[in-house]
Amino acid sequence: MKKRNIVVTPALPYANAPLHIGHLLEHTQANIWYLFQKLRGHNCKFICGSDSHGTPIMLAARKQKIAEDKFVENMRLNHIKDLNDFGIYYDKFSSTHTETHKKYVYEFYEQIKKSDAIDVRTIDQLYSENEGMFLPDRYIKGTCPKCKSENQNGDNCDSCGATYSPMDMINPRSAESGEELVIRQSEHVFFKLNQYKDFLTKWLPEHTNKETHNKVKEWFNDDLKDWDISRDNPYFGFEIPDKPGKYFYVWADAPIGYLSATAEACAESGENVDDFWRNPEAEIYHFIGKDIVNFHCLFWPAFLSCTDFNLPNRIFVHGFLNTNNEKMSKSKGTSFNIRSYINHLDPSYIRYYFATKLSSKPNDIEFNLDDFSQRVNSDLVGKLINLGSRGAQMLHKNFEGTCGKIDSEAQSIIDDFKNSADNIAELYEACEYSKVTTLIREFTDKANQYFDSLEPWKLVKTDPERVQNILTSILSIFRSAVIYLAPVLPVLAKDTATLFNEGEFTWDSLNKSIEGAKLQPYKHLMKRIDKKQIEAIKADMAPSQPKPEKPKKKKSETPKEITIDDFIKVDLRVAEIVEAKEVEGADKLLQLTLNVGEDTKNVFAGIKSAYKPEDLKGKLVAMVYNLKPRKMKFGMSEGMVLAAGPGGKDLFVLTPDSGAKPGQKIK
RNA sequence: CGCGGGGUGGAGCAGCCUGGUAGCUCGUUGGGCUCAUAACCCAAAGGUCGUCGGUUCAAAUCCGGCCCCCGCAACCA
Repeated sequence: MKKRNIVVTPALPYANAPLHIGHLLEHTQANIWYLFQKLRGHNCKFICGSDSHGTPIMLAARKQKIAEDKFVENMRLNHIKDLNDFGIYYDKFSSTHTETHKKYVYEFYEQIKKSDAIDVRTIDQLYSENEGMFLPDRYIKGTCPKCKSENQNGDNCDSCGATYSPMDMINPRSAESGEELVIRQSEHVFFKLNQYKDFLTKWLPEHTNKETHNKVKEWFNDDLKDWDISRDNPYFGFEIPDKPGKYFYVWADAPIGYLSATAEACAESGENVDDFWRNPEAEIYHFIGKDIVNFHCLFWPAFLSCTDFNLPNRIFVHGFLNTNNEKMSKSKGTSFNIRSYINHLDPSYIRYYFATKLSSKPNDIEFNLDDFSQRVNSDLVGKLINLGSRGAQMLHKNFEGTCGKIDSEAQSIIDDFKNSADNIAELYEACEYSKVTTLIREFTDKANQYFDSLEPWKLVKTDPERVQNILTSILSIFRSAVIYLAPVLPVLAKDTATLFNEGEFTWDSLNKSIEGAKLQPYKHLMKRIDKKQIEAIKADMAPSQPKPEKPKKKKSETPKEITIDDFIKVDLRVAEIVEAKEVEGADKLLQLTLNVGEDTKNVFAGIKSAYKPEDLKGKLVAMVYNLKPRKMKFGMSEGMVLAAGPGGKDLFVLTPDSGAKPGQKIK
């Protein structure tokens, strides 16, 4: 087999916070792929680093009163430690704040300029005089120019969904300090992305999965916008050589880190980085989440096509982790810190579990702890490890740990398994890990069945030689399964190699026979997950704030009986509609201003289909006064107006009898 | 009519491209075994494959409408 030069990278994690379980999914996925290539004997580099630049990091460092470079270095070491604890080791985990990286960023800039892909023009921007800097959109709040909702984000309105430039906002302020911002002009550097549209349209379908391509096609419907790749001083990043006081935008420099970190790795190992990034035979694979598809499927290949560096061979896109079909979240108590995991459980478990769920598709992945421990306990320990356990222990008890020959009845299973090698290799190559684990489980099932059907624990009294062969056979299957799973479970592979008195497994180890081999004394290779360990993690998962009641909007279940105590939790009040108006862009909603005695509430009610705004004005209605305010596209809704009916035109707002006053409690 | 993904026994998934009696693991129930980590083996119960319609001798699979779920800065409160 020809030795391939391969670079494998996950996205560079941003160095402003510790890693979470979602990062771990991506790094595990990439790590398995890398270990597979190594197992096959290829020259594969596993490359990552900290994405170290940008305003958020600058501000976070200032807040802690330490220098930016110190701040990102601390975070880099923190990330490396977490990853190492999960058995993930990089050939190089660098940073985008290194001299090597700076050199490459400048080299890219030169080549991009030569490609006539740079445009420079002056734009208006919001400036904070107190901070002495232009503020990025995410640090700006203000009143929406469209719907006049206050306290909206700098680039879009949560309330009416309008997108706009922060320049168009009414009363733009600093989100941090509330300071009023002023308009200043500034010169910016743009990358003319659209001139690569034809290239990208052609290139993309062959280099990522269909689902991702479908999503990206959306952007090809129009011309691609120029991309602003510069930021003004002060900025934590690299200054643009011919634009003093201007810096490269963090996303313009981060992907180049894949290259510069490889260069650093090669410098350390005495190899030539060009063998990985300029040799047309070399291969590059990126693993990313579906949230950063635009950077990796548009900007990055466009950048690279300006240079003489290789384009990636494939961009593997994964989904997010869900629990109960919801994005995992700490505030909901469905996520946990990866430190918490490592305190209670073996990393091999989650590597295996992720592998059973991962495919080449960007589907979200369902993760819950009960499924997790069942999967691990039954598939991994109950079937696979059990095979080694029952085989090795009986072999020691009766045959001093010495293997015999392959039993003739087991030969067909063993042959089938061996013949699956190419198939399994292809599945790894295509990132279809779940199919790999399923296939291997089928063989461990067959092996356990084969073993039970012959009852060697009885047979040993009459035909010990046959039993020795039976044990040899299931141990052979066990060993092959472990080799196949070595990319997923490197620690198990190492321990199993030791058990068989062998050096580190390679893919070629599959061809080696264990007939006559002498085994080391058997020690448990992996323990079952104890319920207590799962309970311990669940305890750590308890949400920091009291869990908000999940707004179940399920079918028309018969309501459960409640007590009077439950009922008085609901603060129902009489309210007067002082104003009702249509909401621009909303099909179903009316915006109501409600007088509730001393208080006024803004409520969006889905009653447009049945009521005209002018009919509602002055009406008394019943409302839920203490409903938790909810952020909607058009603004905050601070309550709920009660109505009956199936919907559509048949919708009837409840009104109190005459005499009731706004603000009165309903009980 | 914004985009993408999805809806298959209690849970997690495969099958759909290339139509032909609904499959895997877990869980449940009953039995067996005792080499093995309360592991393993055998058996049973449990699904009109979201829904309505179309094509076909035949539809989970192909086509169309609708409903629902998830995510995407994205319309019950």
